[in-house]
Amino acid sequence: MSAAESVHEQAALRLGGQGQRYTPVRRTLVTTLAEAGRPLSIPEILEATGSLPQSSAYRNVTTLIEAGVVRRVTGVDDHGRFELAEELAGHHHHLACAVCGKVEDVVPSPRLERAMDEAARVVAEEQGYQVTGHQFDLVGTCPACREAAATSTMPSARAVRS
Amino acid sequence: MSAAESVHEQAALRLGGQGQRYTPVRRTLVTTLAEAGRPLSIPEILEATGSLPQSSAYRNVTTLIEAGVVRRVTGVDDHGRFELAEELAGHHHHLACAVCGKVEDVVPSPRLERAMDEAARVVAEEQGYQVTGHQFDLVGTCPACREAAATSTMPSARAVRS
DNA sequence: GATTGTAATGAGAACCATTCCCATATAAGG
DNA sequence: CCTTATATGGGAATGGTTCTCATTACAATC
Repeated sequence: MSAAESVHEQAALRLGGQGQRYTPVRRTLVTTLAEAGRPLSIPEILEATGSLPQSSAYRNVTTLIEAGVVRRVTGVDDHGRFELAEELAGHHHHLACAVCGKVEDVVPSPRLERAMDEAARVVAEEQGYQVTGHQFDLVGTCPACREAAATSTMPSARAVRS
Repeated sequence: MSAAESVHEQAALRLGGQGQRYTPVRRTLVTTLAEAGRPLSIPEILEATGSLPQSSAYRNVTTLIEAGVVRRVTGVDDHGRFELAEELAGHHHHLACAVCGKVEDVVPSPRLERAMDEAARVVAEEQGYQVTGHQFDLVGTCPACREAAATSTMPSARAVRS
C-alpha cells in the first residue's frame, strides 16, 4: 500500500473511532496537507483547494485535529497553520520566514533529537511537568524576502503581531 | 549597578535610539516583565499592573518590541505573550502547559544549544535561509492541570485554537 | 516661566481571524 | 422509501488586537 493510501486509511480510522465520517471535504483537506509538505494557513488551504467555503475549512480542520489527524502549528504571523499529525507525516521541525510568515518542514538530525529528549527529561524532573512533546522552530529570512530586502528599503512589519 | 538597573538603562537607551521616551507606563511594563520571569499575556500584564488601560498596554508593548526591548512569544492559546528581549534577560527556552496555556522559562544546557546551532547551520546551507534565531518550546501539562485532570473528566479545549 | 511643537495617553471604535448558528443537503439503516 | 443523524455552507457573532483622535505631559526655546 502506498504512503498516500495509508494516510487516508489512518484518517478514516481515526475519524471512525470518534463516530465521524471521512467525507469528501475532509479527504480534500488531508490530501492538500499531505501534498503541501509544509504547514498551511487557512487562506493557503482555500487557495490550494479552489472553492472550499471558509467555514467548512475551519470546521473540518477542527474535526481533524480532534481526531488526531491534523496538528496546529504556531507560526510567526496572524494565521494559524496546519499540518498532518506526526503519526501520519513523521516527526520534523520548522523553518519560518520572519518577513512573509511562510513555514517549511525541516528533518531533524538524530543528534539534535537526542539533545532535545534529554532536555525534556531534565525539565520534567525539575518542574514537575509531564512533557508530551516539543517544538523546535528556526526563524530566519527566506531567499525571496532577502532578495526583496536587498532591493528596496522596506518598512518593518507590525510589531506585536508580525 | 544591579541587574534591574541595567535592564532599565538598556530599555531607556534603546528607546532613545529611536527617538522615543522611557515613560512611566513603559517603565512599568519593563518592571512587570522583568519580575515575572516568564512570558506574560496582555491580560496577565493588566492584572499585574493594576490599572493600566488595555490600549496603553498594547501600544507600549508594540513600541518596546520595535525598540528591541521586548519580544513576542508564541504560546499554545489565544493570547500572545511577551517577555524581555534575550539581550536583556538572557537566552532561554519555554515550557508551555497545553491545558491552561501558562508558559515558564527554561534554561538550556550547553549541549542542547550546540546541537541547535548546528541544526541552524545545516538548514541555512540546505535551504538558503538566513537563520536569525530559534525557538525551542517544550509542551506538556503543568502540575496543577494534571491534578485537575486526575480529579474530574474534563471536556477537551477548543481544537483549532488552544 | 510662558510658549510651542512633539510625543504619549486613554477611551472607544474598527479590524479581522476564527467560531458559532441554522437552514439545507447528504449519507446510513431499517 | 422513510427516518434519523451527521455534514455542509452562508452569514452573523465573538474576541484579541490595532487604530483613531481628542486630550495631556514633556522638552526645548524665547
